[in-house]
Amino acid sequence: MGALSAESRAGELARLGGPAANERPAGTDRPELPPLPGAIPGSVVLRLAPFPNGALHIGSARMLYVNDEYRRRYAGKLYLVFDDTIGSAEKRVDPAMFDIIRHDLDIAGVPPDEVYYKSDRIPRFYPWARRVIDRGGAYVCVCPAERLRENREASRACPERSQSLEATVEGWERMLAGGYAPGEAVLRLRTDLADPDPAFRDRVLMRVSDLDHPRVGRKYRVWPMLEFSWAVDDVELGVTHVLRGKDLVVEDRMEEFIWRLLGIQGPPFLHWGLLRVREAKISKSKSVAEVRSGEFDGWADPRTWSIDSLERRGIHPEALRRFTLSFGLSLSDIEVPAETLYAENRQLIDAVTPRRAFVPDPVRLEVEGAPLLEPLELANHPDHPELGIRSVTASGPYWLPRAELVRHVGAEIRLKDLLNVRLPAEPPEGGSGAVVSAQFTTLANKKLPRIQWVAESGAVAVDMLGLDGTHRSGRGERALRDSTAGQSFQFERVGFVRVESNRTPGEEPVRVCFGHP
RNA sequence: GCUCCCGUAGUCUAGUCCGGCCAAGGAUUCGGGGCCUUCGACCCCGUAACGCGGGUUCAAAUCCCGCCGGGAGCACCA
Repeated sequence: MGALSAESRAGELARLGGPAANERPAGTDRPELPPLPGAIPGSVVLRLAPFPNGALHIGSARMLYVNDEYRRRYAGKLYLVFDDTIGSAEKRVDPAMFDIIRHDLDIAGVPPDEVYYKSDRIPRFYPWARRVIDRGGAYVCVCPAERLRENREASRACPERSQSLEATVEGWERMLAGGYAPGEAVLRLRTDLADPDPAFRDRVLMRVSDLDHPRVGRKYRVWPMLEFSWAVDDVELGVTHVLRGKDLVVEDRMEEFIWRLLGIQGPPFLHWGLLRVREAKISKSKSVAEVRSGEFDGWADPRTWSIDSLERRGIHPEALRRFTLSFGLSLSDIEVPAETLYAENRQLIDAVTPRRAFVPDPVRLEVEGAPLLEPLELANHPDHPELGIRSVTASGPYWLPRAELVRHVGAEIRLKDLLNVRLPAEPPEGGSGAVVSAQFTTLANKKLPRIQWVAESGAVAVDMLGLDGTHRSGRGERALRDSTAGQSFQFERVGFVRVESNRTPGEEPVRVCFGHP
């Protein structure tokens, strides 16, 4: 068996991907990210702030790698800060996600330097809120949410907006003391009700919630909103640059407004536009629902396009990194075909991935008049002899893909690397027990359609999970029996696959996950 | 509706800040050819773009104005 272990494959990738990647001819280099404004090597601090309600997906990869790239360039630090404030009834923290997200970072190759939980930091926000109040920057509003919204829309002030500092302090103390039920009072920033952007008018800083938090239970009743918590934590954690998607630009304004109010110089913000992968239209909340209902086979289901599922498919993290970094910090909202990612992956793995024969939807083919054939010694890779060889049973009968027998009825075809046969004029009958007889013609390597095959003797059952979540069963060549968890192969004329990571030695069928063509 | 952002080939992207070296570079896709016993890889060739209209200028993808198109936000979610 010449297949490489996962370890030696990684070594191979390091060799190929390392220096080779830097030896592109001048002018064809990937564009570099722009320099970070005011960045001092060695003292850059960045942060990732996922909300733990679902696994990281291909869209999150951009956040991961842009931040990681700058960390590398400036020898900085990258913190993982779980943004696990209380959320809402619809948007709850899922405690399982803390480990899953850390695992996602792990497989993405983006290890955090430190890990924080926002829910550990709630008391820190109270004195900051008090500072904002004392500067006259906030007031306690007791409007119902509906009226608050209407007033904001109409640029109309709520009665409390003009309350005195003393009254605000009293209201704030009452919030903290549990004197308000959820929804009865909020602390609002005093911006400008005439602000042309309705989204910016007197946003909420802190609110009351009695939802049960998976980490801290009901320990706190007053919770910060995202913008305020970051206005505080970007300062307290010493973040030097905030790199986030452009969907959060209003939040920049909020943070800057608060900092100006308190006389603080905060970090600058950089953004990127929305990235969508054409084939991965699914949203995170949809995936959450499908995983929860059991419709999806957990977060590693290929239909989620989660980081985990991409690893399962054998997509190398380096391919994901190059893919996401290739878009730079462009502010355009873009939709990219997955093929672009596949192209990156192929470039990385093609040369180090052994070839194997796999026959989906197999039909048994008997070849009349064929000579007796000795086992074949086939190269694991047509262009890379260093990947070794494997032995393949060559005598019939054979398994062939039903689709090919149908497509080539009556025609002469070549069983790849073996011999030529003339197929019968009738397509194979239905049913999996179908047997087809073909007529041997020659051994000569003629220019004919070349179809992959597997000798019945020694064939191994294979189950291939597809991108749509369905399984295809088929037959694979004998060498697949020795495959180990996590190994990648190219199934000839089918595509790249990866052996499922929970495979036990000798298990049949050999379970693989389809990666890409 | 209001606010912000974006608009370079099929899809991404470089160039736009500091106008000329851009009759626009790269990647990917697609088409053609070659090669290897894969629909994969590799090699060669090719198609293909500055959203529209004005203005400034000797000169505009780059600056100004208007329009059109696309996206996001307008939550006591993140």
